Amino acid sequence: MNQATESDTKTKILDAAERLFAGQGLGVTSLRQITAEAGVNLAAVNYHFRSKEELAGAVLERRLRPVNQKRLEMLDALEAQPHKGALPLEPLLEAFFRPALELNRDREHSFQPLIGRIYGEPGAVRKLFFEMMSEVSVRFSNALVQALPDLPRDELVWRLHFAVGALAHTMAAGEMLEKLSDGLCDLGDVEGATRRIVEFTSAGLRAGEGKRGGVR
Amino acid sequence: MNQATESDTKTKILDAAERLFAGQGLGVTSLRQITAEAGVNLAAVNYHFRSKEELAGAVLERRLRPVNQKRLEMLDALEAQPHKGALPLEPLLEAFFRPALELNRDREHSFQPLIGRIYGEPGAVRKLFFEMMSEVSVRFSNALVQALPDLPRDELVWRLHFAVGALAHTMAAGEMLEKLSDGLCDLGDVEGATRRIVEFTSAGLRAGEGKRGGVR
DNA sequence: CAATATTTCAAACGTATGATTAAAACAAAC
DNA sequence: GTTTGTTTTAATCATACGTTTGAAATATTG
Repeated sequence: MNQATESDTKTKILDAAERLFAGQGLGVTSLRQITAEAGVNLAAVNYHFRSKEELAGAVLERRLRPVNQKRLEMLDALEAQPHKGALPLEPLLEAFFRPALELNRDREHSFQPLIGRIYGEPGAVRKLFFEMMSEVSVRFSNALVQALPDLPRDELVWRLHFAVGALAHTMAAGEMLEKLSDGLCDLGDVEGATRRIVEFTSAGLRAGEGKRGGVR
Repeated sequence: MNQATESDTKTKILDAAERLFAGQGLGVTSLRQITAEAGVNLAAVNYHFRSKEELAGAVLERRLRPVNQKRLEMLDALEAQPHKGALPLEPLLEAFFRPALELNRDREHSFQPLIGRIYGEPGAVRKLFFEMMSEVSVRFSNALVQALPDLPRDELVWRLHFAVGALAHTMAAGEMLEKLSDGLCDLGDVEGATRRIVEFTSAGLRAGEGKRGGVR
């Protein structure tokens, strides 16, 4: 196995595919476009990855894997801290959102739309996505129940869904946000984006807290 | 122009296309699949609609147009009511969310994923989507500024973005919500869904209201 | 340097696609 | 009942796709 050459071609393909998938969608992007953009031969995709679909999976995995790893690390650290009774909500949300929003830095808007598009795409890529999300999903769901012990189960599921939607939309349509706000909103400002989505979703998750018989 | 026959074929195509687009995505759905599902001849699509892309536009328009009309009607009614100073937030949000969530009733989960997929799709369909959303977008943005006069402009844009994300995700991935909650959450319950998303997003939009110099 | 494994390349494969055509079937109007 | 306009049909078009191939090039190893 050659490191320099293979990695070079492989990486060039991954980069080009990521850019094109994100920019115009998985289905309409052809291998010919990808290899042309990457400056490699057409057959290289089927040589290094076995098929177009596995390439798409590799593109996804390269970015999402480290994000989920970071999420779990932050959750571990949070749970290791001594907390009286309920887990603190805001740090929990931050552990979920921040690693994802970090993708918006450095990489000039190449990856984010991709992960937003995955929801829509059918087949093996979608399956891989849910596989990669399963551990994070379970761990954070359980933690959220501990953070909001007085919230009825069905309300919590709904609200978690809304919170995930806020993130998904920021990943998928973040470019639109910057356009519509005339540059007022900057996706690259990870601190600002994280603070704002945590503020928004924590308030949403806590809505009506006073009315219930909660701890308050 | 024949009503019965043309409308019949046209509608059959629209129904089949909607179902397939929503189920598996625009790009991967072929005209042959659509016409087979609709039980009409292949050439019928290019006869009644001019191209596949215009068909996709028609599919979108058929559902989104009435939704936006209803939204504006509800906003008109709301603005007509006497309101001292600021517009009431919850009814404003309800006017935006409810007409969209109404799509989830009756139609057995056929349309919702489609509108979620539109974000991802490139080209003329996406353009048409934004055209159809422009009036709603402007009117509701302005109304929201009136409803939250003390919220800084950039915070408002961010939070509006999150709120739209909550809806978009519910439209796009609502099926997932029902699966993950073991039937605990029912998309067809428009009242419940509307109440919950209004509660969540209004709390999110109002986050930290006490800390600012607002009316409170 | 020779032998071997890995990677690149141009060319071609079969298949499926969106679109078009001209004739047939059908309905409407007179 | 014939004419006129509309809709449906089957067949075909050129094109683009993902994948495969076998030979050339390149790197790795002994």
